[in-house]
Amino acid sequence: MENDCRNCAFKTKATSMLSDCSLDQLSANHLELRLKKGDSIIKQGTYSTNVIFLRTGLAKIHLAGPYNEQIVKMVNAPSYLGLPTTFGSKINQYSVTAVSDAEVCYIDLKVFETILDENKEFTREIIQEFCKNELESFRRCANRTQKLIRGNMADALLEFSDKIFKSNTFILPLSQAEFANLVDTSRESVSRVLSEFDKDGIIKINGKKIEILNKETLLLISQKG
Amino acid sequence: MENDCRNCAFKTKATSMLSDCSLDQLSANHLELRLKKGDSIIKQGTYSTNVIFLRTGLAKIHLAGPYNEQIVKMVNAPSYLGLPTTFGSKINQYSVTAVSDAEVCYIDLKVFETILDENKEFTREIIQEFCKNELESFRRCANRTQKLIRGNMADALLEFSDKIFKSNTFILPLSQAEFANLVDTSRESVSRVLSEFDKDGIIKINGKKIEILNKETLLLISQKG
DNA sequence: TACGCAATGTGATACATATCACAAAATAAT
DNA sequence: ATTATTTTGTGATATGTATCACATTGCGTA
Repeated sequence: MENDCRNCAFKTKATSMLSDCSLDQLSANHLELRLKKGDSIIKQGTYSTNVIFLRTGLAKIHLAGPYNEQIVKMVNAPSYLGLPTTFGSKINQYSVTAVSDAEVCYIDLKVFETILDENKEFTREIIQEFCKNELESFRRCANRTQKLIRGNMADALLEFSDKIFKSNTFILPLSQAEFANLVDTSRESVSRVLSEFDKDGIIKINGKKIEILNKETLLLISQKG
Repeated sequence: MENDCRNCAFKTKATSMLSDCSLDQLSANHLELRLKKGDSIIKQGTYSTNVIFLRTGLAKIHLAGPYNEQIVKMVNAPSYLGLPTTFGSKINQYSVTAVSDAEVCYIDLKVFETILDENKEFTREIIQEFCKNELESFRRCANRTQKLIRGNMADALLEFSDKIFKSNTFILPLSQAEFANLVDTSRESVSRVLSEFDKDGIIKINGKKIEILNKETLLLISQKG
């Protein structure tokens, strides 16, 4: 059975809590897709009744601001996407786009709801996830708006290193223009600050490859604004 | 029975969905308090295992940013507070403070979890609430960081008028300094922009009382940055 | 290999707004 | 009532960064 969700169970605590019955239901009712970097997963303004499980890969959540497209969050697998849409207006209020190759499963909302109803542990996991996200968004709000560009850039680099790639060396999955939309600045400033950090020996840039040399200083910059 | 949660049921869809059994359990296991303007409901950094139900009144959610205290959100009753804490680390990651007189109920997390487990409709309501919050935070993120001060001020005024007080005339429940922390600007800029809006006939200021005279213009300012 | 388009580096200028510095007014305390 | 303390109004200056302009490099494609 190729599409057996049991094979997925090890990758996420949440899924591993599902009852056999629910796992079977899930296996029978989902569509799995392989996506390439740049492919759209969710498109703002379109209709949807699917919950999407990001099985592998990295994605950006972004939406139209008054002037620019704003990236509000980077998400890496495993993670559920699109819950606010499916539990809300059914019109996607934001876009999600793969920034690396990715595998996603489309699960019908009805099925997902049934599974929620029948798996308390799973429901609690999902709620906890929401809670974590809310806290994160609060912190992000306080940080982004108060810090100067260098601080926000430092933040973003640390997040990539610690949270997304879990390595001091990684390949920036965003163009500088995209990076600017994540950090709330201009493309040019991203370029400048990146050069500065390199010149100061805090990071080493090699094309799109970034190595973090001095995490302490980066943390300091992040904290001081 | 003074503390009967049934009396509360009409005020919130969520509560009205609870089973009789759960309502009894809730009635027997909660502490109700009357608070005055300025009283702390949740304090960042302290330990807590209570979910808090804001029964009446208006509160601000705020936390320490790198430089200032940042208000991330205004919340009016009826609403649950502190879920991210109780479902997470048990240490409050943000503060909540009453900005008007308020009534709150402290519900033990265990009791709340039991009620969640036993009331699917209620659980779904809570999840939907989380979804709404997430969308709101995304939008806020895109707006706050891209708009100029006038735009954010217009936003905030419209939110007070439409969402919080549901009236064109209201008394600002925040000092200008607090308002600045909500809108991500300086106390002086709040003063200046408020005067501008008044001079331009968009709003009428009378001490702490604000009347919105020209909502269309305000909306325009909000959209144009 | 050569071409064209997209992504990046970097200076000069413009501008929104934070900050500083007080004055005035309003609130609270004695 | 009088003083003290907090809140608000408003000008002048400083500053971080967006914007514009163009050079340069990298990259996919014919």
